[in-house]
Amino acid sequence: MNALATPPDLTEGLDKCSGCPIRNRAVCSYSSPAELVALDAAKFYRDYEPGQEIVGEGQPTAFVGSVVSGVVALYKLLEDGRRQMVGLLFASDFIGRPMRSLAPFDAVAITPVRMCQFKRSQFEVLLAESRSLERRLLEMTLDELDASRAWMLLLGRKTAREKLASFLLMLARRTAALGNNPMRPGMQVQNPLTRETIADFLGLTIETVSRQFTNLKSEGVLDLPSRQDVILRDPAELMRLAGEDDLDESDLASA
Amino acid sequence: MNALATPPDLTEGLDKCSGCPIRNRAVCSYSSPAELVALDAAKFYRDYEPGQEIVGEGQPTAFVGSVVSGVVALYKLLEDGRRQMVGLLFASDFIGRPMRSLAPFDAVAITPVRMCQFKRSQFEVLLAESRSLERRLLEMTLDELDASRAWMLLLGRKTAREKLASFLLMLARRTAALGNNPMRPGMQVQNPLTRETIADFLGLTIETVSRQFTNLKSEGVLDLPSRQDVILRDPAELMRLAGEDDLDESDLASA
DNA sequence: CGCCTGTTTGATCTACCTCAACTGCTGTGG
DNA sequence: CCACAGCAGTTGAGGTAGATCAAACAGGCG
Repeated sequence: MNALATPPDLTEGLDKCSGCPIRNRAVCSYSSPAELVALDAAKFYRDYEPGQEIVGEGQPTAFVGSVVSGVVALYKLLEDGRRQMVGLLFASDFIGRPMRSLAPFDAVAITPVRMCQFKRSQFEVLLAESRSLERRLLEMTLDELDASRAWMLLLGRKTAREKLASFLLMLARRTAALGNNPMRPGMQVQNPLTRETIADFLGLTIETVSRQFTNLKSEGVLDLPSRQDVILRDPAELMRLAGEDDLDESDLASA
Repeated sequence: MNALATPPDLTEGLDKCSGCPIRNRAVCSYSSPAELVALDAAKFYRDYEPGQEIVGEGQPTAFVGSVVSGVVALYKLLEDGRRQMVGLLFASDFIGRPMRSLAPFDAVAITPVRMCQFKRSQFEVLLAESRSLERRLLEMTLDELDASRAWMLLLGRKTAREKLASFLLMLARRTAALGNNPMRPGMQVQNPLTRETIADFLGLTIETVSRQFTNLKSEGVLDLPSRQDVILRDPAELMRLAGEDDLDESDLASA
């Protein structure tokens, strides 16, 4: 809103990597204390509002970085406006392509987001100097590739019902994992996405997403106490509905 | 067919890396001659028939490796048999997940395939020892991730017509790139996939694929001289139809 | 209170699927 | 050399999941 020189939302050098909440999951999690000094010096934090564009498709990417908090969506567009989400990033996930100057997608904050960023050129130097940084980035990229392939199965072959079940299951797994709990009947899950965002994620329309929500609710699988909250009445049924792709009985509280 | 001890189709140590057809594009392309000696010693070739399974989803993966020649499809399945292709690999592409013991998909040869393989455990050692190997693998993985995101847009949001156009365009780009030619009207493209394989790739049925082929043909965009060959009467129109995702005017012979 | 935005619900439409029959290769055996 | 399986592909007829268009509804917020 203010037309003065540089962007005002930079907060630099105040926080140290050592106390960082994503220290042991992010791209830097394999880095030694010595390596961390260099990262610490090069990093800068930046905050984004919900809806704010972080990078734009086809634009030169000046920086790369990790999501410290909040949720980021990656979108690809067709000229006529059709939109597909191609990635959903949470705390500790990495955004940006070293060795590639143009972004292949839009990245948009869908909640308030804090990022830990590096100038791309500088990060590439760090990457060349640090074995552990590169190793961790490789691992994370391989994981993302697996996830995006699982999502291709969903987009290409699942029904609307199965799609929504898979989505809710993914959210539930995340929250269960964060609290180190198994999923259990009655558990509450925070859903940070709007119907529109979910629709873009699943390759559906908002109306279809809404109808599937009400179906699952009327069948007693879910409760919807508020717009952002979902209660899983019957996680096992949800897993059955999702169609098993990434089914993993072990994360269900079975005892 | 033969119940004797070990698989008979191993051909070992006969060829040297130096003369390898994928030497400068594969995962080893950044490796120095010195590093190549170790790779050379560890590698073994293996051939697959069309239709033969290379790895099975959920099975332990004993090996990783590069496609030397032929085409490999990666599939994911739902229990009821619905099937989605999640990757299509050509010469120099890499199969396998270092640091992961279970395969997240089926890999199937769809033409005669020769692979250059490594025991997974041994490859992980090589990867830990070789900076250039790891760097190249990271690059290739990032490229695959980009490709799979582009494919998510196709699966989630494109029409059958746009899907087929995108598929043909991808084939055309590949053959144009191999010959170092731009795409031009009248160019012939080899299509190694059956209608069924194409359908699994695009998230469609064989009937819909077939109908879209005949539509494009009757509109003068394509000729279909045989089952395996496609002639592009109007590549520019094909690009328009594909919807621009990976549109790159530069690869069209415009002059 | 009344607006604005996100969501739900309803009615219809359509792209693609499903089921089914037919065509045309390609190979094999009489 | 022809007959005729056998299979991939095409074509047709009809059904349906999800899209589209439209209206009502709910909750925040000035």
